[in-house]
Amino acid sequence: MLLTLQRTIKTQLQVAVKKIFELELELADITAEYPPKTELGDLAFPIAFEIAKRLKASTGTKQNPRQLADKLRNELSTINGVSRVETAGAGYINFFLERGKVFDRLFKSEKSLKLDDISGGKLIVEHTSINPNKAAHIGHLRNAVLGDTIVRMLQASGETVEIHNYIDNTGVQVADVVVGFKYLEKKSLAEIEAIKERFDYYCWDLYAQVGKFYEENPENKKFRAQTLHEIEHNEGETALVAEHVSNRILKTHLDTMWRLGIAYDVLPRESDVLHLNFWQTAFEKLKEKGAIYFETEGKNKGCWVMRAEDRAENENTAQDETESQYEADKILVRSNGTVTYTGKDIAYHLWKLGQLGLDFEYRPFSTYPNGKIVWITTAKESAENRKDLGFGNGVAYFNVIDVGQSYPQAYVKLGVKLLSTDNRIDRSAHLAYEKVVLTPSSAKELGYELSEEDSKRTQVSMSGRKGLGVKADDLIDKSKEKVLAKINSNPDYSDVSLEEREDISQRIAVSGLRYFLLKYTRSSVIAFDFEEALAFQGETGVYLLYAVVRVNSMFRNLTEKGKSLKVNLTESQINDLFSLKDELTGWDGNYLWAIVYLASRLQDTLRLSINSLEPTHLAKYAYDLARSFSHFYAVKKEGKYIYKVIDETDSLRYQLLVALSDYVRRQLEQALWILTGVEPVEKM
RNA sequence: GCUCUCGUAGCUCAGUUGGAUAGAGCGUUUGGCUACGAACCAAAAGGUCGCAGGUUCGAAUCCUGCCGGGGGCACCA
Repeated sequence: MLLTLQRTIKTQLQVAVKKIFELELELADITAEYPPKTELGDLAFPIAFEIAKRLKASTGTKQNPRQLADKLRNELSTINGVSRVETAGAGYINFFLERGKVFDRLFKSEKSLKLDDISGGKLIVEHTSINPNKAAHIGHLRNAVLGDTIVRMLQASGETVEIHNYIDNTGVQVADVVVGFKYLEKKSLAEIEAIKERFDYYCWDLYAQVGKFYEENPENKKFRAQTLHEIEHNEGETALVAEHVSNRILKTHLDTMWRLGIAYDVLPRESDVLHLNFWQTAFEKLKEKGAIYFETEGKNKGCWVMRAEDRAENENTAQDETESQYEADKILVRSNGTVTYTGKDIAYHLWKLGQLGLDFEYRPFSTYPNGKIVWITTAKESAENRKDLGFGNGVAYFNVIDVGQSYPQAYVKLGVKLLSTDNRIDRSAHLAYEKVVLTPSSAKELGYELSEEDSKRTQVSMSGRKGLGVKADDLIDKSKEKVLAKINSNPDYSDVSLEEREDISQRIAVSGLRYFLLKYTRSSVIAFDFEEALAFQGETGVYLLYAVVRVNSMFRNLTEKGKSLKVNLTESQINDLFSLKDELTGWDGNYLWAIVYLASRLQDTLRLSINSLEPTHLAKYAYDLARSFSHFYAVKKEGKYIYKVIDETDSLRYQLLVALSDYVRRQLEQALWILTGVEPVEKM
């Protein structure tokens, strides 16, 4: 609603600028800001500065922005929802909203954050995509939490989203664990199947041992080559072991992620991409289009490549500001005729966008506790396979992959763009994020001996090969334990069942952990610290949850005491209450309006977060709103709470406080759900 | 060597397409529960926004150079 109002104002300004100054401004050129203080207004437009600049450019004479702002203001006619317009500072045009009208509409509007400029087609978000050969660690958690939050943001905005988790079940990493079972432990498939311990943890250790095995003697890598070959050609027990390992580990990954409220629609497997010859089809299309070149000389002689200059060109025409970052051409087909990962990924992405003309078959992989089925691609022929599920066929994709893969990802996008006719694909993006690393001290805390080189560094990369890292489930367990300990020591919980305590601590832990991974921008390296990750105080997801729980508890109290929750105020009554300043009780309408107005910006913040693909904006905003409400809750004058709803005797004021609290609660709950996937607990 | 990215309070980080007095959390100091929930609130101290130039009415933000951390530049994924 406020976004609509913003657009109305912008349009008016646009018309006025054209009339007075004969300048054509795009709506996108008119920026709206929130003034630093409510006394300055609700929306600010620094448009006069922009006009002054343009006038100077065209006429050569300098103009005073403040005077330009005054002229513009006088040209504006009345706008529904705006009470007055002022010029301020060096040349801002500030709009004051009609508080009664605006709040009345906000309060009565539906609980929805739908944006009006959505894609109008399915968006495909790929995230997690962990090698299925060992337990997930916190780096993987960052990926999944980012991906899942992007999914929730897009869904909240009204988009249709399909969630993929790509499974590289034929790669080196799976092969290495198979090498471990076969050559180090000399276990048969039956013996592996009989392993009772946590399989992902078991493989975590085994994988590290294989790493040592190769390090001790590089010749041992021949076992890897042999194993890879057998997996690729689906030969004997080796292939069956690989299948068992990847499926079993995959299941543990799904379980881990489900603990954080993260689920997937479909699991496309690399083996099936290969089996169905996706690449051959993509290869022909790329050749037809002239997108790839066969090199007859130079260092890439005998390879099919994509050219770096094609990428540079393409990005320029797409107005992509990031300049071509890589000089080298990208090889898709090696001189021995085999295809690289980038090649396979282009084929997979053409399928994602329905541009390949081939399709997978599916079988159910597992069912989530809520009944949702997750499907996996399959190459085994069976009458029970499903072909009618309609996966893929998106209009754009988002891939959550660490920043290290920017180079191949850029070529994946180039490849699909060259073959695509739908320009909505431009929206597609590689959501690059930085790693989660360990500080040397936290690595030591985990019991790892660091090499001399590593201990000199400021950060230590986690490494599956070295077995160095914090396992995702360990972190979740630790966090939950900490919460549970706090609950158990609190006498308020004496009548709460053990089950319920488990559930409460689970939700608190999840909100804390997810928020921790979201409060950093994607481009910031997270130096992992247990204390910080498990913190319950200050800017945390727990605080956010607490704010919601507390306001819910307030409403429960009101109901129990038989107070009415009905709000029946006229616009002018609301207006009066938001401008009232009562010295006696301390009631300050401006202050209350500032909270409501902050709460109303959820949708705008969601849009910002989606456009920049940065959930952190939403996270910070949600925290701000929670903080602002906590403050409201506790404002005192001479030792007495000013806005204690339950004690408010004036009927009009009481109703406004109820409406305000309810509105803030609604916004907070939506933000909490998007960021953490958690529904508020009854008590905490 | 080429290139990307980061450098903001003691620590960890936000800061939207350049906008009004650079913001949070933690930590430190001080104060507040016979409670609409203290996993909270209030107050204080703490900044040459890495350094040096430049563009602009206006720069943490854009440009140039330099310094420092971390990536990338595979016929690996």
